[in-house]
Amino acid sequence: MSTPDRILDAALVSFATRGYESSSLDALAQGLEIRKQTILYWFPSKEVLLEAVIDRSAIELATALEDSLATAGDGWARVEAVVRSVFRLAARRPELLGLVRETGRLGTPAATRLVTALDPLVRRASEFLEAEMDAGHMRRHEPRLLLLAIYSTVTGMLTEVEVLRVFGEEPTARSLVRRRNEILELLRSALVTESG
Amino acid sequence: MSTPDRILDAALVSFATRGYESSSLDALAQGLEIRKQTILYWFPSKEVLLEAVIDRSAIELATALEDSLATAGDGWARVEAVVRSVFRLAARRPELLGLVRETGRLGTPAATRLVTALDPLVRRASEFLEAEMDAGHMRRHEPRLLLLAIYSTVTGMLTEVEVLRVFGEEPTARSLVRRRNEILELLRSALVTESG
DNA sequence: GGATCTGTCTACCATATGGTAAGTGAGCAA
DNA sequence: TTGCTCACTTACCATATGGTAGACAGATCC
Repeated sequence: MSTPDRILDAALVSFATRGYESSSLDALAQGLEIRKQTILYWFPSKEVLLEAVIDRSAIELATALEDSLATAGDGWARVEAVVRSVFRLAARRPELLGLVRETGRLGTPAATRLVTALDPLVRRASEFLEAEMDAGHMRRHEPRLLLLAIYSTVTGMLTEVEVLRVFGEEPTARSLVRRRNEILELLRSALVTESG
Repeated sequence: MSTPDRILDAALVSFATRGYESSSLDALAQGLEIRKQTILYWFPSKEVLLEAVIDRSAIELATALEDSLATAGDGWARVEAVVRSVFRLAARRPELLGLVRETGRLGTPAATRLVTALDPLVRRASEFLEAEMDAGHMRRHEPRLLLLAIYSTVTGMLTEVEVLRVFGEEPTARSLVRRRNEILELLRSALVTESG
């Protein structure tokens, strides 16, 4: 693997788990067994590195979601497919979801970057939900607020490891499946109408 | 107000909004128009200051929740009362919810501290939900996972300001009410059965 | 074979940060 | 008046951090 890719990988994991401010270039370099200057050669500043990490992750996120949408059915099946694919992604690459959370915390301009990249998907999702509501398949809600709620629930249940522990859930694969099923049940009874 | 109280207030706001690592004692002191050493006089280290902030906030959180529970009814009304009181708290003292989120992110031992303080409430909530399910008033779920989902949704919709903006919601009082009502509607249709 | 480019390194540097040490002055008790 | 405590300050310090400058080895081009 190329040096910049290795740097991006390590930075992603570190930003997602320890947080941006607590991730030092020195520590990053040491983990990669290179010098800090090599990092600064490829990414002229820490902030640029963060942006690069976000950009790459946004693509990966968008791709994963697009893929799941391409084969997904309609109505509730579509919602379920997306939730399942997010959980699959969280199992395979937990750092990606961690970065999403961290990016939201860091605020603008990092958040703007991620958000801009994912905006088309948000738009599509919003329109889809609205159409389902119009067709009477789903209970009527404000689409964007509904999306925000779903987003909060899913990312919360995926990334709030400490709170998880408090609630008696260890961050294992088995627990992940349990959490996924719980969310799906909740969403289904919250959203789907009899005719849906 | 006493100096240590002023320090705790400023630290709470700073930790909740900028994050723990990004809050420097120097900046804190400057905002209070005192010297950094005064902070270190009252709180021998930054970590001790964080613990003090968490402890005080835990008491405030627990008190607010206890108060709302004391006058709340039963069944769904009880859930609604708690959600409403959390939103009221978020309107009055957004830093408190911000700190909860930040504490979760910081992980152990900070999170353990907060969690331990709130554990009795979690336990009570869990038992309450289970009893309601047993009585057939609420759909059956794993109580702790349900709590985790509610927690994620509520704190997410209260603290994810950046994501909020993306979804077209400005962090205004009006939006707060909208978000509260949206959550309540969602929870009600997800939880309450016909007999509840 | 010399010039140039690429990737990485060594050597520094300015600044910020948490923290230590040692006062200073007001209030108070004997 | 002396001695002591309390709240707070000035003076430092060690370390970590992001970043600059420049060297060096190998590959590539002419």
